[in-house]
Amino acid sequence: MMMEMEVMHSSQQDMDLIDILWKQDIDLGARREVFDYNHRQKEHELQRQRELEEEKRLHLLREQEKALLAQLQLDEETGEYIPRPPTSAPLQTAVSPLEVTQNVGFRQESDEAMSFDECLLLLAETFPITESENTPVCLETPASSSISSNMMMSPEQPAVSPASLSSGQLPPPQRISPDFEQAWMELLSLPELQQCLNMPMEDTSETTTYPLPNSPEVQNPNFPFYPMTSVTDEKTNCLNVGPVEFINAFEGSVPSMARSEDIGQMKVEAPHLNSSYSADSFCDVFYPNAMMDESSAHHRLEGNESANLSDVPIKAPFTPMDAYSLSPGDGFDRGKQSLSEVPDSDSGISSNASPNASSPQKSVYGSGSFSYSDSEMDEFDQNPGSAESDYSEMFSINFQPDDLDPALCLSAPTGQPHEQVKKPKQHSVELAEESGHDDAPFTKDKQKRRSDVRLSRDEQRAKALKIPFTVDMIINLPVDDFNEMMSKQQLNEAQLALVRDIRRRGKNKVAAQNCRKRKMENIVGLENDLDSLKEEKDRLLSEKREYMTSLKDTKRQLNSLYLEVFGLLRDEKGNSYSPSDYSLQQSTDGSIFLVPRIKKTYKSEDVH
DNA sequence: CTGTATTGTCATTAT
DNA sequence: TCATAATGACAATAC
Repeated sequence: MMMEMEVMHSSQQDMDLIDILWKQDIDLGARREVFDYNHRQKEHELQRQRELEEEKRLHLLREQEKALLAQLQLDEETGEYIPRPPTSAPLQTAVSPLEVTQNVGFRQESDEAMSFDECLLLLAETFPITESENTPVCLETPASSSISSNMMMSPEQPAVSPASLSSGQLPPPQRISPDFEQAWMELLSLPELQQCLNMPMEDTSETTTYPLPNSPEVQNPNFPFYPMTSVTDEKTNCLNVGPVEFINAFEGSVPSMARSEDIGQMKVEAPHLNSSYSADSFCDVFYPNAMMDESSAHHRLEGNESANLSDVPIKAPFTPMDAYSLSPGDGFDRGKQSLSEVPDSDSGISSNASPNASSPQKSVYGSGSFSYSDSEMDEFDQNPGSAESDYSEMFSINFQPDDLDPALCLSAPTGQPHEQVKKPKQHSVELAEESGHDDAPFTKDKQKRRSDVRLSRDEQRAKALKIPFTVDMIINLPVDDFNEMMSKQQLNEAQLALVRDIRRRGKNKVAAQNCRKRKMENIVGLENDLDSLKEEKDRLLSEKREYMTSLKDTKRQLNSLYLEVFGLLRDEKGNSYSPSDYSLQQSTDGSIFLVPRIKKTYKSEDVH
C-alpha cells in the first residue's frame, strides 16, 4: 500500500490536499461539492486526475481479484458473492454476513489488501469524479481487512444499525439507496477505516481532530472536530452534528452522482433518500441520546412533511434551546402554508443558502456585551455577495473542504467563545437545511436549501445571543403568548431587540408572501375581468348594430307610410298636396294636422 | 452575460 | 399609541 501511495501521490502537496479532502469527506460524508462548487474547482481538477489514476489502478486490481473470485460462492438467489466459510470467518463475525455486489465487482476475501482495494473501488465508483479524492488517501493507509467486508456487507446486517435497515433489500447493483448509505455509515464506523483515515495524517494536530462521526471519539467532549463552546451546547452539537451531517452528506452525494452522466449505470431512487429514513434512523442508531438535540429535533420536525418521522420516537425532552434548529422557516412555512401557501412554494424554505441574505441593516443586538454576536452579524451582513465564503466561514470545518482550517479544528475544542457559539449555530443551520431538502425532490434541493439558510439566519442570531426561544415561537406565537413568554425570561436589550426583529421579519415575510400572492390573484382577477369586459363590449356592440338596423328599417317603413298617407290626402278641389309644401304633424292629444311648410326653411325638418 | 423570477428584508403606510 | 398587516422598493440569488 505504501508503494501505491507513493505512486498515487507524487508530491507532498497532493498528499496534503488529499488529506484535507479526505478529512472533509469524513465530515461531510463525501458530499463536498454540494457545499461549494466554485471554491473547489482546483481541488476537483486534482481530484479528477487522481481519480482517473486510481480508477485505472483499481480496475487492474479488480482483474487480479478475479482470480480470487473462485474463493467466493455465488448465491444464485441473492446474486451475492458469499465468501467460503473458512476464509472470511473473522470478518463475518465482526460485521455480519458478507455480501458483495456483483456489478461493483467486489468480492469477499480474506486478503486484507484486496478487500481494501475493493473498498476503494467502491468509493471510486460511488463518487466517480468529485468524490474520488478520498480513495487515494485511503489506499495509502494500511489496508484494513474488515473495511472492505463492511463495505460489501448487506444493508440488512443487524450488527450496526438495524433501524436504518428498514428498507431491507439489497439494492440492485450499481444502484444507490439507503442501503448503500447504510453500508457507508457502517464502513466509516469501522475502527479499521478510521484508523486508515487517520493514518495519513501523522500530524496529530490534524489527524486526531477528525474522528469519524460514529466513532467512539465523537463521544469525547474534547473532540476537536466539533468546536464547542458552552457546555450545554457541546454535547448536543457533538452528538448530533456529526451523524446528521454525515447522513445529509450522503443524501447530497446521491443527487450529485445522479447528475453526473459518467455514472449512467448508477440510479438513484428518490424515495429511498427520504430524509426521515436515513437521518433519523442513523441518529437513532448511532446517537440514541442525541436525538434530543436541536439538530435532530429540527430534522425531525422538518421531516414531518415526509411522513416517516413519526416512526422515530423522540428519546429526549425537547427544550427551547434544542428547538433552535427548528428552522424558523420550517415551522414558519408550515404555518404559512396552512394559511394559504402551496406546500413547496415556500416560503421560505427554499433552498439555496444565501448566508448573506440579511440586509445591511445592523440591529441593535450585537452591540455592547454581545460583541460576539456582533461579529457574527458582520459576518452575515458584510459578506452579502459571497454565499460560499460565508458558508465556508460558518462551516469551515464541516462544509468547506477547501477552507478547512486545522487551526480552527484544534482551537474549537479549546472552547473559544466565538468559535463555540458560531459553530453550533452553523451546524444547526446546516442541519436544518439538510433536513429540509431531504424530503424534497432533488430539483428543489437548491431552493429549499436557500430558504432554509435564510431562515436560519435569524435562528443563528438567536442562538448567538442565546435567546431561549425558537424562532418559530418568536414569530408565530400570538401577542399575548409572546409577551408572556418574553416576560418569563430576562433578556437583555440586545436580545429583546433581536427577538423583536425576528418576529417582525418573520411576520413581514409572511405578509410579503401573502401580499404577493394577493397581488398575483388580483392580477389574475383583473385579467379575467378584462376578458369578461371585452366580451361584454363585443356583445353590446353587436346588439347596437342590431338595433341600428332595426331602427333604420323602422324609419324606412315610417317614411313609406307617411308618403302613402300623404298621397291619399286631397284638398277641396280634389287635388293632392305636395309633400314639399305640406307636412303632417301630430299634436300632443293625438290629432293630426296638415301644416303648410315654410318654404326652404323647415322643409327638410318637417319631412323627416 | 443579461434578463427574469423568486424571495427576504426594510421602510412606510394602513388598519 | 402600539401591534400588526399591507405594500412598494430594493437586494441577493437562481435559472
